[in-house]
Amino acid sequence: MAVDPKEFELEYFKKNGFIRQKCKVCGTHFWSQRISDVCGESPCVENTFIENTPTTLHLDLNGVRETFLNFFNKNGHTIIEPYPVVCRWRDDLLVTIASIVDFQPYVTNGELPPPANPLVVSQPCLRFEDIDNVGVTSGRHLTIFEMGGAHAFNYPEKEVYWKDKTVEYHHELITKVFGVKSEKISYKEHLWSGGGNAGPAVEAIVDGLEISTLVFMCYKMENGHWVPTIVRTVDTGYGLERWAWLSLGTPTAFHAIFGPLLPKFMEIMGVECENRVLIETGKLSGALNVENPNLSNQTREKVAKRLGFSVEEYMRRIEPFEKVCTVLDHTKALAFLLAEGVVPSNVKTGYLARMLLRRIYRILYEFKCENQLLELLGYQIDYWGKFFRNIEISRNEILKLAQIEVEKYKRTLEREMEILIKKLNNLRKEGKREVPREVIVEAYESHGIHPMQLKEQAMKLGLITNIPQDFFSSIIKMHTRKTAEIEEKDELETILLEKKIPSTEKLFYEDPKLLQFKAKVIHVHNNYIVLDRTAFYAESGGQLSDIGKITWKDREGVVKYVKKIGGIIVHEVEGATPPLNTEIIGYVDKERREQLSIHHTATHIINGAARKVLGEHVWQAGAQKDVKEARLDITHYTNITEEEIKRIEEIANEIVRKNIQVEIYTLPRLEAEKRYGYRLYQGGVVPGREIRVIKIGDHDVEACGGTHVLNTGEIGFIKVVKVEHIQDGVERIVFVAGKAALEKVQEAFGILKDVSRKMQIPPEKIVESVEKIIKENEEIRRKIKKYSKRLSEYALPYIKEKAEILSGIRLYYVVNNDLDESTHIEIGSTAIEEIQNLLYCALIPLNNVVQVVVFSGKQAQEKGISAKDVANFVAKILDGAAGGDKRFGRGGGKNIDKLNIIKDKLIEYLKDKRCE
RNA sequence: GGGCCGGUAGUUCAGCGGUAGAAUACCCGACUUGCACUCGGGAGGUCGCGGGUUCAAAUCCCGCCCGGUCCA
Repeated sequence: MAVDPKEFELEYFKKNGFIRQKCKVCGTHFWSQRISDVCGESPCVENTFIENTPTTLHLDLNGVRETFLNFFNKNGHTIIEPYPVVCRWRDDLLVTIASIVDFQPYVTNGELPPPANPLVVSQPCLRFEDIDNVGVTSGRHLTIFEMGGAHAFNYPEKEVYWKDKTVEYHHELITKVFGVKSEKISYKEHLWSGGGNAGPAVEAIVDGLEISTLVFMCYKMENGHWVPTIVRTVDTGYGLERWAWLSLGTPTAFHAIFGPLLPKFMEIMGVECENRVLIETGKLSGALNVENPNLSNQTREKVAKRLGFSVEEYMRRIEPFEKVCTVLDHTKALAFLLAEGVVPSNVKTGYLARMLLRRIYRILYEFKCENQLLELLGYQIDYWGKFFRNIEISRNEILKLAQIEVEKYKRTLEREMEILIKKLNNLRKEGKREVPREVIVEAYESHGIHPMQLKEQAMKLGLITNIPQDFFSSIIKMHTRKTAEIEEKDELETILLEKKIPSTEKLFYEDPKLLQFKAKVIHVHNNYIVLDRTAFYAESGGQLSDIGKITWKDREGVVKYVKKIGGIIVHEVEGATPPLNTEIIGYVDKERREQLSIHHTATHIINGAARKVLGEHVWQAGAQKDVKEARLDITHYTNITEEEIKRIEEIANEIVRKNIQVEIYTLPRLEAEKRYGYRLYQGGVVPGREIRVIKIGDHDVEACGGTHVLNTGEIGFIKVVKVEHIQDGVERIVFVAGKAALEKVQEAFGILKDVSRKMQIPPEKIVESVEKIIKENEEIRRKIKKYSKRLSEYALPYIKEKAEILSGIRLYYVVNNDLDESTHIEIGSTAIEEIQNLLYCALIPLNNVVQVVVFSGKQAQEKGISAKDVANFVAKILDGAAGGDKRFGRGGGKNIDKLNIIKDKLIEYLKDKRCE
């Protein structure tokens, strides 16, 4: 989609003398009051604000945040609290990457009203796609940053403000509040798109630095075309870190963001760097980008020249500093992630936390201070905890999760390093001098050993390692395979949408005990029917669907499955299907519903209990409630112990015995979030503007659409059946409740009784007895093995006697299955040692096949008799095949009918052989 | 969620269609004898689980489980 230039012809620009111009370097159009042939953004120009701030107000990040919020507040925007950095309210994103994410999709698509309109928020955001640039670009790239979002949501019936006012606010803040001269600012034309939305945008540039992006979201993608949206959203992103950097004019943004933490981290890591090196780097840092190595290298040369250094000398000075910055950024991001209960693991946000921690650890290791990782994390908590209360509150949780993860990483490194050393030693033995690329890739991908760590080890062993410049990007390319995701819409879904069938009235919410109801059929499609109202619960939230029957007149249909399509509930009916507009009576299977409800409420109770026993990092990672049993997956960093399970069981059953009322009520989404926090979203995303809250005393509160019991006492009893380790960071608790629990216990006792009766041993002696049996079994197995060996010795005289003498060789030929193949091998191999002119030939008929074992003694071999050939000869008669060598051959075939002619043919064959 | 690597003796691994191996630790013996070393012998395995192909599977194919790791 190309943007119509008209989109940018703002009244505000015209009235204030902004002129549209084109940058001769990058070709972008921009608006500025000053005539210039360049757009003003680095790398088209240098960063001129360094050591030469254009502002009259000088603030660090915390100051900028306050000023920004107050400015918009004074201009009619309501300040709202930032959302979490882990965006659990959406299933299409792992982390909050922009302030607008807080309001997508329900606010931006008009389904929900915003918490205020207009509003302003300073939203901590995480972004990982530029992680390799963090530290090397003087702070232009960060994994964690605050996006100042001033948002206005414009509805057809209610216009708040649009482009002109947005630019005006921005311009006023930067000029009147921060005191930048108006002509210093240029606004670059840009098209923004993301998350299925798009719109024109302007990027605000001051003295080389892009400080804000003002987006006017007004299109959405529909059937491959951009169409206007109903709600037009002002989506501004003020880069607060950059505003702070600009206003202080410090050599890097890290100075402005981290203040006293920067010198502290430098001291701990033992890093020093002259200011002039940082200043000269900062001026040109707009051209530094690891994804563009050519430009970066040129820029490095340029900076080195200005400083009067060789490139090597310059890099030696700047690189350690850059690593300090990376650590500063990463430890902050890690603290924010862990504060929200993210358990480091190998999936999703857990992986992001792990990656950050490992990067930090590796850098600190380089500076020999890896043991101070937790200390550094502590400083971040001290510093940011003052402004973000949850960081301070979660201090212990953050440090504990980090500590456990460090220990895990150390263990992994130790183990994997040993494997690597072995491999490197092998390379050396093979006479190689350089580590091949495959080995570097394998070490990194399969064993988590960073190329730098590999290089260090290889050097010790005298091997050269050349890490390709594009190593990481090539790995990423290997992984990214674009798969066109085409969501196939159900045929039924399409029809329901087209016919505009209304949402079904959900009787199971109004009265969870209602199991019999009257309703009218409003749509029929094959054996699927839609009613105007229903008490049948449709499968969702891990709770299985209800079943039952419907009757009308004198007819009856069985409801075997119920599903939800949007707000419409569809019943799959077997047997007779009622015609349209029939009045029916529905009967919900009572036992199943009760059991599912019991399991569902029990799941919430177990979840709360697990959180109490294991810690605040416990989140539901998945759940399924079946009739027979239920399971709950939770995030946790280590295997749950027997003791912990016992405590969870105890707490859960205590809640049951207290017979607490299960409160169910709906709240406006924002109200619910405000009252109970994002912990509500245990079961994942809950769409819609109203949230159904399930509250069990002060034990647990969750947003949930399932059916529940009225009082916890109805559950009767909860028993954990087993605990499984699903994946790193996720544990599964399988449990039973209510009647299913009774059945499970009865079943367990039944098994015990059966075993006891069969073994004729009292239950309490079973374990002891089984141990004995296992031991005896092992002994027997050993004996058989020993005996078959002995058998080969004892068999010798027998074989000598039975073997037929055929001019010079002796043939021992046997057809039966008294002995198995391995025994024949044992006997045969011993026999030919003793009787060197022996040809040992055993045919073992088994079910439908015959196995052939042939041994040929030394003398027999000399006479040209090869065991392999004999085996092959025999096997061919049996329509099979054989292999081996001249001493030992084995094979077989399927044609059992030929079994009786083999001996004659074999003797003939041997005669022929000796004629040769 | 996807990709890759791995699962064989107590341990570390080799074997990669045709009798399951090495090293190390273990047990016994010899030489020594303070220990170590050396030598000889022994014991130790449902080759992760389940299917399939084959006369024959640790080995090839498919599915699953477990461990590790990278990416989203």
